[in-house]
Parts: sequence; structure tokens; C-alpha cells
Amino acid sequence: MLKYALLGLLQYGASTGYELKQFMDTSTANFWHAKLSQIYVTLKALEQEGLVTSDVQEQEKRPDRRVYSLTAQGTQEFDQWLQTSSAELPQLKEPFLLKLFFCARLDKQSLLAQLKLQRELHQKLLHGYQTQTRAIIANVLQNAPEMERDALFWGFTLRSGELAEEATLRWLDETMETIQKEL
Amino acid sequence: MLKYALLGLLQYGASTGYELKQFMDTSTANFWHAKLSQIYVTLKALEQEGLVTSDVQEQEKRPDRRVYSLTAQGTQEFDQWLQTSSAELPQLKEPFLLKLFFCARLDKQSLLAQLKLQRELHQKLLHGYQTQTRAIIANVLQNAPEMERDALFWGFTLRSGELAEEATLRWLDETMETIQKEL
DNA sequence: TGATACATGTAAGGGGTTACATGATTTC
DNA sequence: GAAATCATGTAACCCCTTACATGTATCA
Repeated sequence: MLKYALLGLLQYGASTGYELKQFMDTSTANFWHAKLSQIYVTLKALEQEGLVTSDVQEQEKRPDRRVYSLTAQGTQEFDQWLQTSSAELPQLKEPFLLKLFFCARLDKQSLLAQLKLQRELHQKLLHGYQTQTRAIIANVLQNAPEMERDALFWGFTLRSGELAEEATLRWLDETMETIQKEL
Repeated sequence: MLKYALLGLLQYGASTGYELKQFMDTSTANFWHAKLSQIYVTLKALEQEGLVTSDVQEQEKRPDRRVYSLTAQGTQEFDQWLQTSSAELPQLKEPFLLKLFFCARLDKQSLLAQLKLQRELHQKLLHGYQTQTRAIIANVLQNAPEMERDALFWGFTLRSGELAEEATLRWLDETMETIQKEL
């Protein structure tokens, strides 16, 4: 899937491994992320597959950059991915739920402390969505009003994060309340 | 983390790789899962670490079973994990959001079709939580009323899934409506 | 003077999936 | 007679993380 993330981001103007990483960190990071080392490896593989090509650009006062661009085949494969609907949901792994599943063994105070910490983390994440992420999208729109349609979709992914975090916060509150009452 | 899942499940009575897999599939599957092959590999590693021990039991009319049990060290390490709170949230990867992020390129009909399919999948998952998963917990409680405290925590994880799925459904409806109106 | 930004990579190792291999018993 | 259940494992491969390696320019 990183493959498709890179092919997609290349169309939005990022063109080196380093730039792709930065772009990702300020756009898809909340639902798709990657380390630089992995990005470099994947770009190389993409080039071998013939989906991108690269050229080395020398720079003054900066290290050389390897600039990637999509090939026709790369564009085609990306578009095909966009159109293909997957018939199953990914299987999640949620470490906190795994732990909670076994928490009958744990004392009330440790439990409440861990739930409270989770609440703080999720609250902070939600707040970040409501301010930083919104600001990034608004900023792009101001500098490039022709991106309106793109920004609509970025807004959908943002909204997904907000609703998910709100639901998590409600769940944490409900769970803490039950524990207060029942244990 | 599979390590802790296995240590935890061993305390609930599952004792072979095969049983652990079955147990997982009917309890933690929605927030933690593993393939049989990986379970066998991890159990072997756990034994080398000294956290479990194993004995081969011969059976009539069935293949031999390798029966695992927790060592004192295993119990200790598990308990320590339970008590340790993690100060950061796991970074999620959500393929559907990644795709949606790039969907400005896609036509309205393909888009709505994919969103509708997602809605069906999530609706089905929610329904499964509300019926099957609830039934499994109720069933354990009926056969073993002393598990009441454990069942409370299983209920928390179930409730988390229900709220998350409800939020996702609301988001999908909202998103489809916006697309109908705006595109 | 030390940290951060820019810029690209390799290597080792961890965890996971898929495929392969075996083989008896039970159920449809 | 075929498929599913019980039961355990190995091997190849993929993706990812962490650590290592290098080097200049700018900023505090």
C-alpha cells in the first residue's frame, strides 16, 4: 500500500524521497505513515517495476536529490487501484483493547490511571485534528483555490478522524464511569 | 504483542497452539489476531525465553498435542505488561482513508459505489458485535458465573467496537450525502 | 558549538503472510 | 468419496523499524 501512497503523492508535486516523507507527515500521517528508509527502498522497487523513473539533480550548497516522476504505467496502475473496491475490511490490531481484555486481574486504581492517560492522548489527537489539520487544509486552499475538489476529500479523511476520536472519548468516559461504579 | 496475547490466553485455559488460535478467533479477533503458523513460532520463542514450558501429550485417534503452561517468570512478565501504561497511541494504517484521500480523480459513481460497499461491510460488522459477540459473552457467563468480572472487561472491548462502528457508519452516511450534493 | 535541515542510502532483525508438508478421524 | 476438524510445524518472502553511515549549510 505504501506503493500507492507514493504514486499518489508524486501527483501532488512531491518528487524526492525526502519531500514525499514531509508531505506524508503533514497529510496522510494519521491514516498512513512510513519511515524515510522504507520510502527510499520502496521508490527503488517502484522504479524496477517501471512505475516511476528517476534522475539525479545536483544542487549547490545542498546534497544531490533523486527526483522521481510517474511513468504512464505508474499512472495507470494508480488509477486502477483507485477504481478497485476491496470487499473486506482490514483486520485491526489495537494494543490497548488487547490489554483491557485481560484487565480483570488489575486493580481499580491502575486501571483508571491507564484509561485516564488514554483519554488525554485521544483528546490531544482530536484537538490536533480540529486545529492543525484543519489549518493545513485551509492554507492549501488559500494558496491554491483550484485544489478545492482535492481539499474536499482531504476534509473527509479529517472528519473521519474527528468522529472516530469523539467516539473513543465517549467510550473511555463510559468505561471509566462503569468501573467507578462497579468495582 | 502477540506474545502477551498468548500469555494472557494461556491463563484462560487454552493450552495448545491450535486451541489458542480458536480462542483468539472467538474473543480477541476484532482487535488482535494471528495466523496459526505465527502462533507456533511465537510459542517456541516464548519457551526459549523461559516464559512458558511445554509437554507433548499423545492422544488416541488424534494427533499429538504440545501443551503449554506459564512459568512463574511468564506470569510475572505478563502482570508487568498489564500494569505498564503506554504513553503514546499506535499509528494506524487505514487503506480506505488512504484511497479516499486521492479520490478527487475519481468519478462520482465509482466513489459512491465504494462508499456504499464500505457501509455494508461496517454494518455487517456492527451487527456481528451486537449479536454473535454479545452471545459469546452471555454464554460464558451462563456456564461460568464466576467469570463475571472478566466478562465485564470483555464487554468493554465489545462496546468499543460497537461505538467505533456506529461512528464509522455515521461518517460514511455524512460523506455520501456531501458527495451527492456537491459533486 | 551544537542542533536542525537537507539528502540518500544500507544492514540487521522483527513480525507477519502464504505456501508447503503430513496424516488420521469425522461429518456430509 | 470429499471436505472439514484436529494438530504441528518449516520455508520463503514481504514490509517495517532501528541503527548505522556520510556530509554540508544554516540557525540559535
